[in-house]
Order: sequence, then C-alpha cells, then structure tokens
Amino acid sequence: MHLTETKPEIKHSKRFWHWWQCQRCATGKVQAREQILQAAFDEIHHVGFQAASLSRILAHTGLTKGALYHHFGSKLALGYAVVDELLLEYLREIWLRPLEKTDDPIKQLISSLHKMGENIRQEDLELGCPLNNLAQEMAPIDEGFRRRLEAAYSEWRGGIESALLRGQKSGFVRHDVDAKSTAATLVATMEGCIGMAKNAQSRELLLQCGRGIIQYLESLKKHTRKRKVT
Amino acid sequence: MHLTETKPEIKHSKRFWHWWQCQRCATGKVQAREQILQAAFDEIHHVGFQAASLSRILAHTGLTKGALYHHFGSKLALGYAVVDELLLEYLREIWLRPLEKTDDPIKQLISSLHKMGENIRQEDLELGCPLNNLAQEMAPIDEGFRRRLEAAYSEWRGGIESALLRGQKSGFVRHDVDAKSTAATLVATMEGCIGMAKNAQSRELLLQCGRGIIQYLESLKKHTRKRKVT
DNA sequence: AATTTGACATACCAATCGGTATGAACTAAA
DNA sequence: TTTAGTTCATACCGATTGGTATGTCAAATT
Repeated sequence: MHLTETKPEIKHSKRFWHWWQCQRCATGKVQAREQILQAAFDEIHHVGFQAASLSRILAHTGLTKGALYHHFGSKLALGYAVVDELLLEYLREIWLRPLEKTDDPIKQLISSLHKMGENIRQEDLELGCPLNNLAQEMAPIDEGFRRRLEAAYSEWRGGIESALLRGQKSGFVRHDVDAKSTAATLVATMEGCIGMAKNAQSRELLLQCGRGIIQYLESLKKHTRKRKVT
Repeated sequence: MHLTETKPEIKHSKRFWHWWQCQRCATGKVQAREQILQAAFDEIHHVGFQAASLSRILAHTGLTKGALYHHFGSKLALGYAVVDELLLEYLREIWLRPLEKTDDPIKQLISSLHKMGENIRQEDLELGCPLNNLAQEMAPIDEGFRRRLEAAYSEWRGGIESALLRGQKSGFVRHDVDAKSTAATLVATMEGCIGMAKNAQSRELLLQCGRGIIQYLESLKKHTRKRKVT
C-alpha cells in the first residue's frame, strides 16, 4: 500500500511532444491513477459508495472509463483502493502519528481536538468523517469493506491504547484506567459526536461534544506531581 | 411496529379471483400502506435509502407500483413517511417514554442499556441504529431528511435533558452537571458505540462500550443520602 | 340503477448504472 | 525498424432504476 511512494518526479521525458501540446500527456498522465483515486474519495465522501457514480468520478478528472478500468478491476476494487491508499493514510497522519511521539497522550489528544474544532471547514462538518460514513454504509453490505474499515478502527483504537499505556508508565495517566476499553470508548465517542454535529450541521454542537470529550479526558489525568514535564 | 403480525398467511392468493373472494380487500386492504412502510423500513435498514429498491420493497409485500404510487408521491416521500411514522415512534417508545415516568433518569438509562445489551439480536447488531444510519447517509444529501432526523435527535436529547433536570430536583443527579451538554454527549456516545460495534460485528465491543457509558452515567449520580427511594 | 371515487395491477418509459470490447497513441525492448 | 506492452479513449451493452399512463374492479355516492 505504500508502494506509491516510489512515484518518480519526471518519469519520462515523453511529455514534451506530440507536436504542440497534448494537455493530457503534458500534465496528468503519470497521475491518472491518483487523480481517479482522489476523485473517487471525494465522490464517496459526498454521496456514499453505493450511490457513487463512476461517470461523475471520471467527469471530475477528465479521464474516461478506459483509464479507470485499466487501473482498477471494478468499482469495488476502486473503493477498496480508496480505503487502503487514502483513508488509512489520513487516519494515520492526523490521529496516529502525533500520538506516537508523545508520552502525554491526553494532552496530545486534547490538542488534536482543539485543532480540529478550530480548523474544520463547513463542508467537512457537513460531510462528516469519511471513515465513519463508509463504515456505517458498507459494513453490513460488503465484507471486504468491513474488514478493511475494521482494520482501520482497530489500528486507531490500538494507537490510543498503547499511547495510554505509555502515558501510565510516564505518570501522566491514572493507573486505574483500562487502556483498551477507554480507547474504544474514546474513538466511539468522537465518531458519535462528529456524526451528530454533521446531522445538526452545527459547529456549536460539535464544540459542545468536544468539550464533553475533553472533560472525560481530563478525568483520566493523574494529578500527582511525580513528574512535571513542560 | 409489531402490527405486521396481522399480515395474511396466503400472500399471493389475491389473484385467484376477483369475484368470489378478493383476498386483498378482505384482509389486507387497509394495511397495504403499512405493509409498504414496513418493507421500506427494512429495505432502508439493510442497504440505505439511496440504494433501496422500490422493486425489492414491493416484492416483499406482494404489491405493485400502482399501490406504492397511490399511497406515496415518490420514493423520497416514502422515505420521509418511514421516518415520520415508524422511526420516530420507535425512538419515542424505546428511549423517550421510559424516561418520562421516572425521577431517576440515570437508573432508567442504565436499565435501558442493559436491556438492549441483553436482547439485541445479531442481525440488529450488524445493521446498526436505523436513525443513525439514515442520518449519516442522507444528512448531507437531502435537506428534508436532515431536518426530520435532526428533529428526532433534538427530541431525544431534549428528553434526556429534561429527565436529568428532574433528576437533579429529585436529588438523584449531581447539580453541577450541565443537563444539555450531558444529554448531547450521551446520545452521541451511544450512537458512536453502536456504530463501532456494528462495524466490528462484535457484541463484546458493544458491551465494552456500554460499560463505558454506564461508568460515565454513574459519575453523574449524586451520592448524598438526601433521598433514598427504592 | 347509474355514476363517481378509491385502490390497486399492468405495461411501459427514458435515464443511468457498472462493465466490456476494440482500437489508437505512445513507449520500451529487440 | 519492428515488436510487444502500456495507457488510455470510444462506443456500446444488458440490467436496473424511479416514474407514469392506462385499465380494472369494488365500494360508495347519487
């Protein structure tokens, strides 16, 4: 899944000819697959996977079905690729990577929540969490989707769990909290809050729920002065 | 919701003759609309609204499009009716009605959670909460759906909020809890837990999250002996 | 008895869906 | 230069979709 890192900057010098300016070859050829992936992600984020239209996806890229079915075997395969190559990466970059670098997961999570509450755009508020959207729609319908999304959720919970355990060792987290169930409750609550705010189209409700989560997180803090780090 | 018990055993006998025994008119006529409603609810619960097929819905009822478009103006109108006449009733009966009768909302909520955890069928676990499903799918797409579903959520939150306020007056709930934001967080967390358990297809995860919610509810209790009621 | 209205069934429609077959343009290898 | 393999575009397919127009029969109304 990480093999796409190897995409070359200038793959071939082929882009300069065709006697004057082949728009397609000049700009997008090497990115055709990524274009489709991103457009598919957007389309799915807007209308869900089942209602996602391949024609609309392609219309947004300027490509045609020939390109799509050259890179992806089917609509389902395209959907899987969106999860594997985009959704999972977003999750890791936004939620998991920051947690790996800290011994104070509570502080880090609160920081992430604040950052999200401040930076979230109206459109994203209305569209909700793409991971949760896809999970709620496709989990009962397609086992392939369900397994991939469950793997993502599992990784998410696992990341929080191990961060909480590290936090306990470092003295930032109370020792009587069960890391595993706390991680599960945290993820579930965050997704639930985003979903509720999405339906209400209310940033205020999102912030309200966010404060509830932060309050919950604060209750997990260890208050001894055993270690005081900046 | 349980009215479907009265559906006739001999589903297709209606075509046996018009002039001596019209099965349809004899038994099911008044229920045709409710049959379609219930079948639509099931179909939507299984595949979502957009992917819901009118043909499949009708196939499950034995009726035809003539009946459907006689009672409902469009697929959208059918979807709205499902929300207004079925979903909202479920919500009120299962979650809101019990709360109205008690002065100890925490006890009541914990009881409801236990009941749900014990009685939930595997199929319902996999399909998730129909209200949440519909909200996550349709809120960004159709304003009519969104408003109706938001009205439902608002009623849900409001019911919990006023129950919490009554609980405070009666001395069962701590006075420093903010009823409104607590109600919002509770609903969001419950939906989030159901959604997460649905994706994981794990009753264990559902129970785990449920314990997390109960733990949160316990923290809202007032522990004075001011009033001790059975 | 005659007529209207309600409650459906039947047959059909254009539009859209995901998917495929074929071929053109181009590159890399021989 | 020839050949083989990529990378797409074009044109088309059957299936399914929501929706409609018309017809039929029973009950209600006049």
